[in-house]
Amino acid sequence: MDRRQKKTRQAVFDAFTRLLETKSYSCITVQEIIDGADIGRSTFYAHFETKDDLLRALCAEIFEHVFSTNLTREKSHDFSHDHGDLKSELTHILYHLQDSRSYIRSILSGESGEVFMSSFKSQLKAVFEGALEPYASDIPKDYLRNHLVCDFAETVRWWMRHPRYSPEEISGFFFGTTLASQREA
Amino acid sequence: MDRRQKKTRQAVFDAFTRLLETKSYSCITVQEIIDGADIGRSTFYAHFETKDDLLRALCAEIFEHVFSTNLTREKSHDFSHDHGDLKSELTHILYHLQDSRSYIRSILSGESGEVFMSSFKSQLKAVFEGALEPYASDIPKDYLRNHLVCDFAETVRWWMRHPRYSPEEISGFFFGTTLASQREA
DNA sequence: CATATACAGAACAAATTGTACGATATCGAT
DNA sequence: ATCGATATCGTACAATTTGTTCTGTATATG
Repeated sequence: MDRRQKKTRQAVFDAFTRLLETKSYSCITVQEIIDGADIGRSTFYAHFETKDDLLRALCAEIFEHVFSTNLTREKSHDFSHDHGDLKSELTHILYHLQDSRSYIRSILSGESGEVFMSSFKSQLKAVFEGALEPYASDIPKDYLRNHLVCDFAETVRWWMRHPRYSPEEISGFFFGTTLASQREA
Repeated sequence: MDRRQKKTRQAVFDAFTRLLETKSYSCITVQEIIDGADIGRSTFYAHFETKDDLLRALCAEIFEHVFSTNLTREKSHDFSHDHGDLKSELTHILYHLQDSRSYIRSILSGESGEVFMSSFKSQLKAVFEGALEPYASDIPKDYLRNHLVCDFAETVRWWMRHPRYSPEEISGFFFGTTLASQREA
């Protein structure tokens, strides 16, 4: 990718996240982002179709970072979801999220939170897929998957509002209340 | 309240929910709502400040209906949250929500879902307040409250996407996976 | 009936959006 | 270093949407 493109793209992301820390998503205009990024109007539209498109791109960028270097690939064995490692993997994700906390918190407090959470949950599905096996009951598997994914996602959202806790503590809260903990008992 | 006001307000709600079944919230313009309700432009703005305001008012109306005639008041005793009745109360809420499923589903599938869920969770807090007592642990009470509330709210959201289940079944799924069920075991 | 008020409908300014264009600057490759 | 490709700039533009204001009319309430 062209240096200019990368530079512009990053300038837009920076201006956008900077704005998100001062005002809510719906109150931000495209022009404000353009001014903040110090680029031409047509340049913005050459990169993103709309403000929503930008938000989705930002979320994709965040999660690419959060989910790319996960434990699954870092470990020597390649059991895609070793049960004992689920907690480590989730804690790892929490560490990554902690880095971007300042503007993730902003994204989550408003209408833009829906886009973030939706993208987050979509990625989380794969992480929890292996954790579903132990539960054989009359409860639909799709419900269980949704339950675990939403549970963790909402835990993260809660964490962003209560940043005094460490990733390990948050991970502990999650496993201390979720169904997933029953397997280990 | 003036008959004319009630009539206009209802016409707006009807037009709005009707539109929500065909297109997403952000794609709906105020003018479309006005045309659908067959009222004058100034009349709309005499009732609602903005489209967001209308959405909030609609959610408030829905939940007023859903939470107003709950079991807590219908029962003879007034223990605000008798534990054994929690399941009945939640099932009761599900029955109410089932009635408005057609457009609640629409509200939930889009950016407007955030407003709905936020309002819903706010109301649910009171319902679960009594269920927190049994858990004395190192997990913050606020996390537990949030956990239960989000869990049930997300259960409802899932239900709206999988309407083939009855309120009793959904209630069963919820108690079958949530921490709240451990108390009864 | 009489007064207050809600409504209709049009007209209005303002803000925002997304596109089009030619000129300029920068990139990547030879 | 040069050259073709292309990203950017900046302005202008049409179109849409928003929220307000106004006057005359219709309806409710007492």
